[in-house]
Amino acid sequence: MTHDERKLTAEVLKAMAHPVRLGVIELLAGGERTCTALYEELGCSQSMMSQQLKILCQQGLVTIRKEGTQKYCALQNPDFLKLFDCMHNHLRTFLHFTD
Amino acid sequence: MTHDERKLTAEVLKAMAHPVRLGVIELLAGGERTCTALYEELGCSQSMMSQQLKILCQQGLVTIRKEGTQKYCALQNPDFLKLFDCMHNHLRTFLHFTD
DNA sequence: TCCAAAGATTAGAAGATTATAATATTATAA
DNA sequence: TTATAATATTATAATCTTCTAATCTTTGGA
Repeated sequence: MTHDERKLTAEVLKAMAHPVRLGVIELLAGGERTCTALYEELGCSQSMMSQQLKILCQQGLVTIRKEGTQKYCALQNPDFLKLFDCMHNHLRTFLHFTD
Repeated sequence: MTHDERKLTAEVLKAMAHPVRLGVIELLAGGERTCTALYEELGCSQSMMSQQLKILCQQGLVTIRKEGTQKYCALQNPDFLKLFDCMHNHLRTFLHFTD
Protein backbone atom coordinates (compact mmCIF):
# COMPACT_ATOMS: atom_id res chain seq x y z
CA MET A 1 0.00 0.00 0.00
CA THR A 2 1.13 3.49 -0.78
CA HIS A 3 0.99 6.25 1.75
CA ASP A 4 -2.10 7.76 0.06
CA GLU A 5 -3.81 4.42 0.05
CA ARG A 6 -3.19 4.06 3.76
CA LYS A 7 -4.69 7.47 4.36
CA LEU A 8 -7.84 6.61 2.42
CA THR A 9 -8.06 3.20 4.03
CA ALA A 10 -7.87 4.85 7.44
CA GLU A 11 -10.84 7.03 6.47
CA VAL A 12 -12.93 4.03 5.45
CA LEU A 13 -12.06 2.20 8.67
CA LYS A 14 -12.94 5.28 10.71
CA ALA A 15 -16.29 5.40 8.96
CA MET A 16 -16.99 1.89 10.24
CA ALA A 17 -15.58 2.48 13.71
CA HIS A 18 -18.71 3.59 15.53
CA PRO A 19 -21.39 1.47 17.24
CA VAL A 20 -24.29 3.06 15.36
CA ARG A 21 -22.54 2.83 12.01
CA LEU A 22 -21.65 -0.82 12.62
CA GLY A 23 -25.28 -1.39 13.54
CA VAL A 24 -26.39 0.13 10.26
CA ILE A 25 -24.05 -2.10 8.27
CA GLU A 26 -25.27 -5.14 10.13
CA LEU A 27 -28.95 -4.31 9.64
CA LEU A 28 -28.44 -3.58 5.96
CA ALA A 29 -26.85 -6.99 5.56
CA GLY A 30 -30.43 -8.23 5.90
CA GLY A 31 -31.63 -5.96 3.09
CA GLU A 32 -32.68 -2.39 2.35
CA ARG A 33 -34.22 -0.21 5.05
CA THR A 34 -35.51 3.31 5.38
CA CYS A 35 -33.68 5.82 7.56
CA THR A 36 -36.57 5.74 10.01
CA ALA A 37 -36.43 1.96 10.32
CA LEU A 38 -32.70 2.22 11.02
CA TYR A 39 -32.88 4.76 13.82
CA GLU A 40 -35.86 3.06 15.38
CA GLU A 41 -34.19 -0.34 15.39
CA LEU A 42 -30.92 1.05 16.68
CA GLY A 43 -32.51 3.36 19.22
CA CYS A 44 -30.84 6.60 18.26
CA SER A 45 -32.16 10.00 17.21
CA GLN A 46 -33.18 10.89 13.67
CA SER A 47 -30.51 13.55 13.50
CA MET A 48 -27.81 11.18 14.69
CA MET A 49 -28.80 8.64 12.04
CA SER A 50 -28.82 11.19 9.27
CA GLN A 51 -25.33 12.31 10.23
CA GLN A 52 -23.99 8.78 10.49
CA LEU A 53 -25.52 7.74 7.16
CA LYS A 54 -23.80 10.66 5.51
CA ILE A 55 -20.44 9.38 6.73
CA LEU A 56 -21.18 5.85 5.52
CA CYS A 57 -22.20 7.14 2.08
CA GLN A 58 -19.15 9.35 1.76
CA GLN A 59 -16.93 6.33 2.24
CA GLY A 60 -18.82 4.24 -0.30
CA LEU A 61 -20.21 1.85 2.28
CA VAL A 62 -23.90 2.63 1.87
CA THR A 63 -26.04 3.92 -0.99
CA ILE A 64 -29.38 5.65 -0.75
CA ARG A 65 -32.24 5.59 -3.20
CA LYS A 66 -35.19 7.92 -2.98
CA GLU A 67 -38.78 6.79 -3.18
CA GLY A 68 -41.35 9.47 -2.55
CA THR A 69 -40.79 10.99 0.83
CA GLN A 70 -38.64 8.14 2.05
CA LYS A 71 -35.10 7.04 1.40
CA TYR A 72 -33.99 3.45 1.23
CA CYS A 73 -30.49 2.60 2.39
CA ALA A 74 -28.52 -0.40 1.18
CA LEU A 75 -25.05 -1.81 1.59
CA GLN A 76 -22.85 -0.83 -1.31
CA ASN A 77 -20.04 -3.26 -0.65
CA PRO A 78 -21.22 -6.44 1.05
CA ASP A 79 -17.62 -7.62 1.05
CA PHE A 80 -17.16 -5.85 4.37
CA LEU A 81 -19.57 -8.23 6.04
CA LYS A 82 -16.81 -10.78 6.37
CA LEU A 83 -15.26 -8.37 8.82
CA PHE A 84 -17.96 -9.20 11.35
CA ASP A 85 -16.90 -12.84 11.64
CA CYS A 86 -13.32 -11.80 11.86
CA MET A 87 -14.17 -9.36 14.65
CA HIS A 88 -16.25 -11.88 16.51
CA ASN A 89 -13.26 -14.24 16.60
CA HIS A 90 -10.86 -11.48 17.46
CA LEU A 91 -12.89 -10.29 20.44
CA ARG A 92 -13.06 -13.79 21.84
CA THR A 93 -9.59 -15.01 21.04
CA PHE A 94 -7.45 -11.97 21.66
CA LEU A 95 -9.53 -9.68 23.83
CA HIS A 96 -11.18 -12.39 25.95
CA PHE A 97 -14.65 -11.08 25.37
CA THR A 98 -17.54 -13.33 26.33
CA ASP A 99 -21.12 -12.22 25.91
CA MET B 1 -23.80 -8.47 17.35
CA THR B 2 -24.74 -7.12 20.72
CA HIS B 3 -24.38 -3.48 21.60
CA ASP B 4 -21.26 -4.20 23.70
CA GLU B 5 -19.75 -6.16 20.89
CA ARG B 6 -20.29 -3.27 18.53
CA LYS B 7 -18.59 -0.94 20.99
CA LEU B 8 -15.54 -3.20 21.26
CA THR B 9 -15.46 -3.77 17.52
CA ALA B 10 -15.47 -0.01 17.00
CA GLU B 11 -12.42 0.24 19.28
CA VAL B 12 -10.52 -2.36 17.28
CA LEU B 13 -11.39 -0.67 13.99
CA LYS B 14 -10.31 2.69 15.39
CA ALA B 15 -6.99 1.14 16.38
CA MET B 16 -6.44 0.20 12.74
CA ALA B 17 -7.72 3.48 11.33
CA HIS B 18 -4.48 5.44 11.14
CA PRO B 19 -1.87 5.55 8.38
CA VAL B 20 1.06 4.72 10.66
CA ARG B 21 -0.81 1.92 12.39
CA LEU B 22 -1.86 0.44 9.05
CA GLY B 23 1.77 0.70 7.96
CA VAL B 24 2.87 -1.24 11.03
CA ILE B 25 0.37 -4.00 10.34
CA GLU B 26 1.48 -4.22 6.75
CA LEU B 27 5.18 -4.36 7.61
CA LEU B 28 4.61 -6.97 10.28
CA ALA B 29 2.83 -9.11 7.71
CA GLY B 30 6.36 -9.73 6.40
CA GLY B 31 7.57 -10.85 9.82
CA GLU B 32 8.81 -9.53 13.16
CA ARG B 33 10.54 -6.15 13.42
CA THR B 34 12.00 -4.00 16.14
CA CYS B 35 10.35 -0.70 17.08
CA THR B 36 13.31 1.15 15.60
CA ALA B 37 13.01 -0.70 12.28
CA LEU B 38 9.32 0.23 12.18
CA TYR B 39 9.71 3.95 12.74
CA GLU B 40 12.65 4.14 10.38
CA GLU B 41 10.80 2.35 7.60
CA LEU B 42 7.64 4.36 8.09
CA GLY B 43 9.43 7.67 8.59
CA CYS B 44 7.89 8.74 11.86
CA SER B 45 9.34 9.69 15.24
CA GLN B 46 10.29 7.19 17.93
CA SER B 47 7.74 8.68 20.28
CA MET B 48 4.96 8.49 17.69
CA MET B 49 5.75 4.83 17.02
CA SER B 50 5.82 3.96 20.69
CA GLN B 51 2.40 5.55 21.18
CA GLN B 52 0.90 3.88 18.13
CA LEU B 53 2.29 0.46 19.07
CA LYS B 54 0.66 0.80 22.47
CA ILE B 55 -2.72 1.27 20.80
CA LEU B 56 -2.19 -1.73 18.53
CA CYS B 57 -1.19 -3.92 21.48
CA GLN B 58 -4.13 -2.81 23.59
CA GLN B 59 -6.50 -3.98 20.88
CA GLY B 60 -4.78 -7.34 20.50
CA LEU B 61 -3.44 -6.60 17.04
CA VAL B 62 0.28 -6.69 17.84
CA THR B 63 2.42 -8.47 20.43
CA ILE B 64 5.84 -7.47 21.64
CA ARG B 65 8.63 -9.68 22.89
CA LYS B 66 11.72 -8.38 24.61
CA GLU B 67 15.24 -9.38 23.70
CA GLY B 68 17.97 -7.50 25.51
CA THR B 69 17.59 -3.82 24.89
CA GLN B 70 15.32 -4.29 21.90
CA LYS B 71 11.70 -5.23 21.44
CA TYR B 72 10.37 -7.29 18.60
CA CYS B 73 6.87 -6.62 17.35
CA ALA B 74 4.71 -9.18 15.59
CA LEU B 75 1.17 -9.45 14.27
CA GLN B 76 -1.04 -11.20 16.77
CA ASN B 77 -3.95 -11.85 14.45
CA PRO B 78 -2.88 -12.27 10.83
CA ASP B 79 -6.54 -12.73 9.95
CA PHE B 80 -6.82 -8.97 9.58
CA LEU B 81 -4.50 -9.02 6.62
CA LYS B 82 -7.37 -10.03 4.41
CA LEU B 83 -8.74 -6.58 5.05
CA PHE B 84 -6.01 -5.09 2.89
CA ASP B 85 -7.24 -6.80 -0.25
CA CYS B 86 -10.77 -5.86 0.59
CA MET B 87 -9.71 -2.23 1.04
CA HIS B 88 -7.72 -2.19 -2.14
CA ASN B 89 -10.81 -3.28 -4.07
CA HIS B 90 -13.04 -0.91 -2.20
CA LEU B 91 -10.88 2.13 -2.93
CA ARG B 92 -10.84 1.32 -6.62
CA THR B 93 -14.40 0.16 -7.08
CA PHE B 94 -16.35 2.48 -4.85
CA LEU B 95 -14.09 5.43 -4.22
CA HIS B 96 -12.52 5.58 -7.71
CA PHE B 97 -9.00 5.66 -6.39
CA THR B 98 -6.20 5.06 -8.88
CA ASP B 99 -2.57 5.10 -7.80
C1' DT C 1 30.67 2.26 37.11
C1' DC C 2 29.21 5.04 33.30
C1' DC C 3 27.65 5.66 28.66
C1' DA C 4 24.88 4.88 24.75
C1' DA C 5 21.06 2.69 22.45
C1' DA C 6 16.21 1.35 22.59
C1' DG C 7 12.08 2.32 24.01
C1' DA C 8 8.30 4.51 27.26
C1' DT C 9 6.04 8.30 29.33
C1' DT C 10 4.19 12.87 29.90
C1' DA C 11 2.39 17.38 28.74
C1' DG C 12 0.10 20.34 25.84
C1' DA C 13 -1.56 22.73 21.59
C1' DA C 14 -4.36 21.93 17.58
C1' DG C 15 -7.73 19.67 15.45
C1' DA C 16 -11.48 16.06 14.91
C1' DT C 17 -15.59 13.49 16.66
C1' DT C 18 -19.67 12.81 19.23
C1' DA C 19 -24.23 13.80 20.71
C1' DT C 20 -28.04 16.94 21.36
C1' DA C 21 -31.17 20.45 20.23
C1' DA C 22 -33.19 23.42 17.14
C1' DT C 23 -34.41 24.53 12.69
C1' DA C 24 -34.90 23.71 7.56
C1' DT C 25 -36.29 21.11 3.42
C1' DT C 26 -39.07 18.18 0.62
C1' DA C 27 -42.83 15.39 -1.05
C1' DT C 28 -47.24 13.50 -0.71
C1' DA C 29 -52.04 13.26 0.84
C1' DA C 30 -56.08 15.45 2.15
C1' DT D 1 -52.74 24.79 -0.38
C1' DT D 2 -51.70 23.23 3.83
C1' DA D 3 -50.43 19.79 7.08
C1' DT D 4 -47.56 16.14 7.97
C1' DA D 5 -44.07 12.54 7.67
C1' DA D 6 -39.34 11.82 6.38
C1' DT D 7 -35.01 13.43 6.20
C1' DA D 8 -31.14 17.11 6.24
C1' DT D 9 -28.63 20.81 8.13
C1' DT D 10 -26.57 23.77 11.45
C1' DA D 11 -24.69 25.07 15.79
C1' DT D 12 -22.50 23.91 19.87
C1' DA D 13 -20.53 21.89 24.11
C1' DA D 14 -18.00 18.06 25.56
C1' DT D 15 -14.90 14.78 24.70
C1' DC D 16 -11.27 12.32 22.06
C1' DT D 17 -7.10 12.12 18.86
C1' DT D 18 -3.03 13.55 16.86
C1' DC D 19 1.55 15.17 16.92
C1' DT D 20 5.64 17.28 18.84
C1' DA D 21 8.98 18.06 22.23
C1' DA D 22 10.99 17.03 26.36
C1' DT D 23 12.07 13.92 29.77
C1' DC D 24 12.33 9.18 31.91
C1' DT D 25 13.83 4.07 32.26
C1' DT D 26 16.19 0.01 31.20
C1' DT D 27 19.81 -2.85 29.48
C1' DG D 28 24.32 -4.23 27.80
C1' DG D 29 28.91 -3.19 26.85
C1' DA D 30 33.40 -0.46 27.50
